[in-house]
Amino acid sequence: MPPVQFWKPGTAAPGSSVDRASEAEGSLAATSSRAANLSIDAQRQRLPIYKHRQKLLWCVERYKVMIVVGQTGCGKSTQIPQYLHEAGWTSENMVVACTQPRRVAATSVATRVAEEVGSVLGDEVGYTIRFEDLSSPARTRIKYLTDGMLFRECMTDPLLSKYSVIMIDEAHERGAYTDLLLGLLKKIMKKRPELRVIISSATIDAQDFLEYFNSNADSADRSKDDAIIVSLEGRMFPVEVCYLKEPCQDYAEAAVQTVFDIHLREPAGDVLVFLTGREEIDQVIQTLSDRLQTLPRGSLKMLPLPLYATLPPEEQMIIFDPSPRDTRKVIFSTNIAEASVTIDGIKYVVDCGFVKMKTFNPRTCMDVLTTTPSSLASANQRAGRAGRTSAGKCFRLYPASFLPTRNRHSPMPITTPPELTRSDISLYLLQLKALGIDNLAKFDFMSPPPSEMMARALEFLFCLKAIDEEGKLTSPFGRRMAEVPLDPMMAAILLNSQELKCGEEILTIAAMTQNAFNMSSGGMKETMSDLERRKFTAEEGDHLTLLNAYNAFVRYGQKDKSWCGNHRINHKALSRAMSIRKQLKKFLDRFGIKVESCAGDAKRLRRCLVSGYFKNAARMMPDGTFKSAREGATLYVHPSSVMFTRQPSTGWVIYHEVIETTKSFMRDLTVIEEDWLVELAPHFYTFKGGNLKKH
DNA sequence: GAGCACTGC
Repeated sequence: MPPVQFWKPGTAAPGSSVDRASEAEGSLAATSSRAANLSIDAQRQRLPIYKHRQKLLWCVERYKVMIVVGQTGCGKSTQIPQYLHEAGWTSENMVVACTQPRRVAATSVATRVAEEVGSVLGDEVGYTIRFEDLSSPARTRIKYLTDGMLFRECMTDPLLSKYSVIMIDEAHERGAYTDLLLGLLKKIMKKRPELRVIISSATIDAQDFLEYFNSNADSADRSKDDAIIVSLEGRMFPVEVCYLKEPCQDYAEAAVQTVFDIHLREPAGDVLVFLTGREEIDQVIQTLSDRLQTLPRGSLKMLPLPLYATLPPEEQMIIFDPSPRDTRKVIFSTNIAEASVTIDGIKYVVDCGFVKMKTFNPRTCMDVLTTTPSSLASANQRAGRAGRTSAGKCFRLYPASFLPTRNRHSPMPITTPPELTRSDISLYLLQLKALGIDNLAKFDFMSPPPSEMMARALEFLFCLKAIDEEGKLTSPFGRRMAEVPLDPMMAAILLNSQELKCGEEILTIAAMTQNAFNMSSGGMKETMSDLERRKFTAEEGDHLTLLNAYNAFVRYGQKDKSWCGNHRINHKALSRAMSIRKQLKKFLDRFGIKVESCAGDAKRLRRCLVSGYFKNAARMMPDGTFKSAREGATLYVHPSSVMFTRQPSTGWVIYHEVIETTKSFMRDLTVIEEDWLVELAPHFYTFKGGNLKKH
């Protein structure tokens, strides 16, 4: 077969520059490669970022907000907090905070920095993530934490008064809590002019952050600006970017072809291929493997490997094994390799130009998971993965003319839409209300969520009785809902469990629905439908099945990994469920909510579930499909549900969520009775002429 | 009859 035709732009095309990447991993890489006989201080001074130390400190003095643009491994997240610490920003018991979007990043950066500072982790340098607080209120001066954790701290300390500087790392990812924090920080800075904020971002959106933070300043007078951009030039290895000459019909086929071309024409070095999902990856690896025997005799061998989040951890680790002799590793990955997982030694990147993204449709109240063109920012990030250890090459499986510019419209966006503009935001609005922000229309979102999403979310919070007619948080119900780390529906169910006397069981169900999808251990094929054969199945549906599985685990599996294996129970996921349950129980204790057992009365449990899930009700049709009570949309049972192979005796179910992929699939179902809907949610449903109606 | 991108409290 002829090689795929690529075009190399003569001049630097937009997108050929390589931006940042997650720095946490970069710092860890530095740990292994550093010269053993250099003192820690000497090593730190050799980092390229050290040249910018004075400039950085000066900008923090002069400006309220500093936007730092820098590349992978330049030491932003490890060095800047230390510079601030050394320069006195942590005197008088003040703390420098640095947020990370992911737990592993927070712990690994903190570990590295503690080592550099010469502190025991949890002393001068510490971290806080859910379930793990390795920090000391009296002694910790540099604190790493997940952005969600810092957001939560606002509930007890609305001005974040113990922090002198707050650094928001990886802000360009625009996660929900990052955006919420940006809005809060902007508000806090008005009341605390001495507070300093550092935003670490990618070149592509630094200007957006600048405009956001300078929007209140006098635009004619730059000397009054609050914010400034600081670029830490430190170059990475160059990455040469190539594009297809013509658009391709089938990027999976083009990816296989390109991998073969690289393998036969390019010097040694591993390949990272970005695709969109598990099924696609497995299929491409199959196609590639089938063609391996067409390789000329004596050529380098090829080792294709998959990488996606639902792959069991042991199989994920295989990608880090060094390539066998005379073998080229080719890793086929989802977006997980874009920021969360860093693989060293990648010299070639193949980018299909697409990504699977979840967007919330406020009209149908459904999440839609679709394959869409990935952004230019994401393309830059993917390309950067080829230049971590040496110069690399990136092959984009689309023509250069597809790239967006300020003037050229393209299906490919410049940046990925922020999470807050494409999610069900009821949880976030509830939490903002709990922070005393009643007028959400006036909250300064960097990217305001569409007004229909705001309206839907508020309407829903009202139906759950979290807010009143005026939009004020109800007390104590709404306030407590906001405090519990659960989605609003499950939070309401948990709080309602006192009245229905089933707290023991609801605690377990709430903990299990948080990570139910990772329950099985044998890869994706083993899901709820497999559990069914493992004796945990409850006729009443998935929630009770989860309860049975948890109870069996506590009794037999907790200390017996072979029992877990035999029963297809993921030990890690269930242990996590135990932690979540314990944490939730503490909230109920603090609220003074009595936790009782329903003592086997499943009806009470199911009624309690209806008290929160009432919005998500569906009725079975004669053809076996379901119709939603709310919109009359056609729904299907997800194959991972125990209800996939049975029919609800009453004809009615409630479900945790719908996700639209090839069809609209309901996940986590429980069989209910129609009457309960009217009885437990009279504000939402009535009977009219013998039929259930939504108000 | 047949399927989930990735995080986080």
